[in-house]
Amino acid sequence: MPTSTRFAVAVHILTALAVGDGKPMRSDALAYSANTSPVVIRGLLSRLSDAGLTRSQLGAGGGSMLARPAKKIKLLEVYQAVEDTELFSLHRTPPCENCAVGGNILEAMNPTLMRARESLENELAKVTIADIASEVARLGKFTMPLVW
Amino acid sequence: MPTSTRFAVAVHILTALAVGDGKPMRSDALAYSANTSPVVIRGLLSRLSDAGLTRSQLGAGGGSMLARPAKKIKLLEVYQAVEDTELFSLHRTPPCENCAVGGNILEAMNPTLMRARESLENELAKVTIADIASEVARLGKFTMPLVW
DNA sequence: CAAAATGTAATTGTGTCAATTACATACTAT
DNA sequence: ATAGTATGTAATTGACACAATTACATTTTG
Repeated sequence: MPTSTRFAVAVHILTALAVGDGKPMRSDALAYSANTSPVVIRGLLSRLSDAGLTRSQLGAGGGSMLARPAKKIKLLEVYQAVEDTELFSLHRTPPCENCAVGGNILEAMNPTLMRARESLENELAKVTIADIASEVARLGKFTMPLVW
Repeated sequence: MPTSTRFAVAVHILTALAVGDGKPMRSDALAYSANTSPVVIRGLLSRLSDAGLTRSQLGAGGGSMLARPAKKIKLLEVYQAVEDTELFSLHRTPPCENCAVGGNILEAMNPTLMRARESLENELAKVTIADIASEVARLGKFTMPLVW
């Protein structure tokens, strides 16, 4: 039960904004770095902005910026901002209601699936965009802010 | 992404086998309970059998059975037996290698994604098919073994 | 040997995602 | 003001995974 690629690309976007010097970045620059199209980037930025993580500046010299310090943006927020689907998909068509197993299996599994999901989310809540950005800087042997 | 319903249905299958009296269950009976088709069930049983969780008996009076006591089957094993895709999908096309962020983002995110995945898997490893089966029996107000 | 059941290949329909095209909208800079 | 720039978003297309279905070979029971 995979996530879409949106989460990875959204983290990429936010990290790029975080390592920069705060000047707005255009969607085509982000698209180049993430190797996708500017429209896909703008679609993600739209969700991130709805979630209060970024804001955008129209017009010449415009682009997108973090709406908050990178240290205050948890990966969990990014995940929730861009992922639509439930982590665990259940039966495509509901199981037989009158069956001993079919009628109760969903309720029986639910607590376990909840715990598994929460456990994953707790890990994503421990890490911030600032953490990822400084790791990227370490691996790439550069210091922030990076002027593009 | 269209996420797979295989995990939920596989747990359903194994739970149905667990609450039964040990006699082989046919794929069409399982399909009826899970509200899907016998071919889908047999496809899942094929994976579960490869993983050593079930075995099947051909011919008249045949069907599928647990290959091990339900108490010895962890949900994690079921998950790994039937799910193909990585939990976190990365960029569809790899990010720009020469970019400061693109060249390092995957490696930078990897430890966090690993921890999140392991954390989810740990939760699934804590629960067995026997746990689910007895919860189903409790909710359905019947006692095991259930003769179909 | 006939019937029953699994095992699996091939086809089809559905849905999601991402790439693309196109255009409206809003803002900046001169 | 206005020309240019950038975002925002709708619509279309292609690719792909999943599951439902059809069909049939294989194996085993009775």
